[in-house]
Amino acid sequence: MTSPTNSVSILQRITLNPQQKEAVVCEKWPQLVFAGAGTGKTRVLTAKIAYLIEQRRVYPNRIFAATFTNKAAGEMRSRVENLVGISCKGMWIGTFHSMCARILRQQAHRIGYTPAFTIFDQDDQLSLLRAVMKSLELDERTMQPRHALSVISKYKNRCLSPEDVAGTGKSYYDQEAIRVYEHYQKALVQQQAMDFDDLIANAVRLLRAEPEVLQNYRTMFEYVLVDEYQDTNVAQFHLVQLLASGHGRVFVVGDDDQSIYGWRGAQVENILSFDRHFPNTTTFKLEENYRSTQAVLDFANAVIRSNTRRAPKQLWTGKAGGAGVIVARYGDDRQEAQGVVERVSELSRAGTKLGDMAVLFRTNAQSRAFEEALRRRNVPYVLVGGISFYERKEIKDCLAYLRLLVNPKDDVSCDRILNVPSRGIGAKSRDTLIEAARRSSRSMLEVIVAGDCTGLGAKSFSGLEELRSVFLLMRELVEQSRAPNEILQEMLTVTGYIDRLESEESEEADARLENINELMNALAIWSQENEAGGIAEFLEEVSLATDIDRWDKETDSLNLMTLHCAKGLEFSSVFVVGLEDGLLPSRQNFDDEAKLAEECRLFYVGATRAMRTLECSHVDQRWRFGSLMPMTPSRFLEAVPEKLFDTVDHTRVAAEALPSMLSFRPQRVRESKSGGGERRKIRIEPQHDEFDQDIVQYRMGQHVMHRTYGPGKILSISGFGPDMRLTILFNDGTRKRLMARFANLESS
DNA sequence: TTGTTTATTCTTTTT
DNA sequence: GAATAAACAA
Repeated sequence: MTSPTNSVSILQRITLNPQQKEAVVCEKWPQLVFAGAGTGKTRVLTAKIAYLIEQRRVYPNRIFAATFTNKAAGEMRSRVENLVGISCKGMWIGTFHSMCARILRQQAHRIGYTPAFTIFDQDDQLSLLRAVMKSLELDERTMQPRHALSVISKYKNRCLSPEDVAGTGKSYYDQEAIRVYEHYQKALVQQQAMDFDDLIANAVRLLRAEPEVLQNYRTMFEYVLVDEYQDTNVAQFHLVQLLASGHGRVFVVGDDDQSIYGWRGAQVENILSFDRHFPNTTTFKLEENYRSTQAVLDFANAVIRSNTRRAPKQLWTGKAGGAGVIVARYGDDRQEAQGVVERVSELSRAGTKLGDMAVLFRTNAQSRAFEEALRRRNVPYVLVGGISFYERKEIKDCLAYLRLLVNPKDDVSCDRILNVPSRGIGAKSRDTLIEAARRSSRSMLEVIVAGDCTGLGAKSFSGLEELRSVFLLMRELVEQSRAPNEILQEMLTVTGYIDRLESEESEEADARLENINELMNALAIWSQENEAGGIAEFLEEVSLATDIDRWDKETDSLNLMTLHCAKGLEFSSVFVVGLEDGLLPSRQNFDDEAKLAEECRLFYVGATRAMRTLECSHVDQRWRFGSLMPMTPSRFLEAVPEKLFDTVDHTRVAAEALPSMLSFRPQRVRESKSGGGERRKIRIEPQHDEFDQDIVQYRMGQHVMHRTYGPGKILSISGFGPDMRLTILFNDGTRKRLMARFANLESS
């Protein structure tokens, strides 16, 4: 530890207001801090940890601190280190998920896992669930895999195992869902894999089942701190309780007004009734906002005011005045993007850095219009979130090979790369392999490596042999302790993955190659920085990485992200866009009051990100599902008193100045399947005229022109109306049978 | 068995 | 309009 320091030193090195200071030095546990937006929540948490280490002589490795993202954890660790001047390497600070994964790897054998277990992301979960449903002969149309997954997730978030919920299904559907859960869970264990929810649920299960393990961690973690407590779910609450209720030294920080993860199982009740679960809690309230101007804060307060069921609080700021909040109206989403980019340029010219500005939206899909507008104007930007790097096909393929190297039981990964790049193993051979694995209770890769799968065609057999040799080679390279990036490189060469992409010579393939290169670089850098780190550790980091983790505010580019992603961040200027009913609030949450309230808080979170200027916008019509939909301003805007913002109407100006922007597209009329079928039943005689208003009339022998096949002659016509098929002999001698509706033929 | 074309569905939000 | 599933031609 450091040399003795005098009792006020830590408090001298960090500026705290009286309330913050009280929370930091308080010795009466447990402690709860209600910290409104911008009131210095992170500052208090950091100071608290530093105070514990320096003043209370707590060893860093005795502290368990859960944050919402890895990035927040990393920042907090280095801030604490700066404050106390010693390394805090041993401190447990990270997301619940990453720390649970760490505990579970240490104790894996106790719950039927090896330490090398794989972590499944949503994509993997879905693949596994599909496989499970297939083996149960459940039709995906009767039970949507995604829905089943959300049901399972809800159970896991409440720490309910399949056994716990067995027999509780009210409807047939519920019972089937429980049956799927049971088999899904079995499959996870069989493949030595855990999904995100398992990381928490299994940690709780472990601590409950093994008293001496629990006792170990309880004595180890003398202090338990939790950031963003309003976003914890039941399982996380249980974990905190298990670790901390013995000694009661628990310190949580949060803001019920910023609870925006209810859909993921988070319970605001956790923070609202904290003192019920942790008796004799000392509660603090931070209400002085250091971030925003009075104008921004007044607006934000008005947004949240209508929400019921919140702990009473009133944020105030010393930053009187400030630019008024603007609410802009645009004709459509393209104009909105254009208008916002215009404003961004103005602010940029006036001295605000691009990196200090952000465009915040409800859905990822909204980013497109902005990206296009920004690219047109050559404004540098970063898009945070969306399809992350590690979710790209080519990257997931590479990772699947690596995952299999670490955990050969991972059938989801094996299934993924079985025929990637294609090596002649089709659906049939795949089923044969799966069946062989099932019969001998081995994993797919184990069967492949053993090379004893029978009943395959020659082509598939040699394909499997090829795959087998790839893995034998990779394992040999691991034996020789070759660098992980070299092993990946070797795999990509041997399998011909690189060759395939190179010979494709398309822009897309080039982008893929570039991504793969980037992955190899990341792997190389990573293995250099983490001497002890093997492939397994790299994979863990990758699967628990968040989008925001890779975000760097220092690069001076305009930030585009979802409202969810923006939580915890602040920007000088903020644009909250797409403020329309159906989008914010989302239409899917219209009928549920609690969900609607969460949408409102989402808007509040967005508004409170702004330090100096806040501009909101909504449009009259928006492109959705490929067609232009009329939109009305968000009900949350209507609830804000008009004196708190200035309205700017861009619709008329835009219509005159940008006639080309009003792109008119003919609405495509779609023939519904059932509609077509009914008509056919009614009509006994072929009567083309009713259908053929927009379909060209054809006759046998007619000469026609096809867009890709060129000129040809109609040989025969079958079916009628929307089902009409034409057999055409093209001039190059090929004969094709085409649907008249889609053939797009011209008479010639 | 494979690539291509066609049909359908879909959008919240993410550890 | 894009991603994905199904259907089809080769």
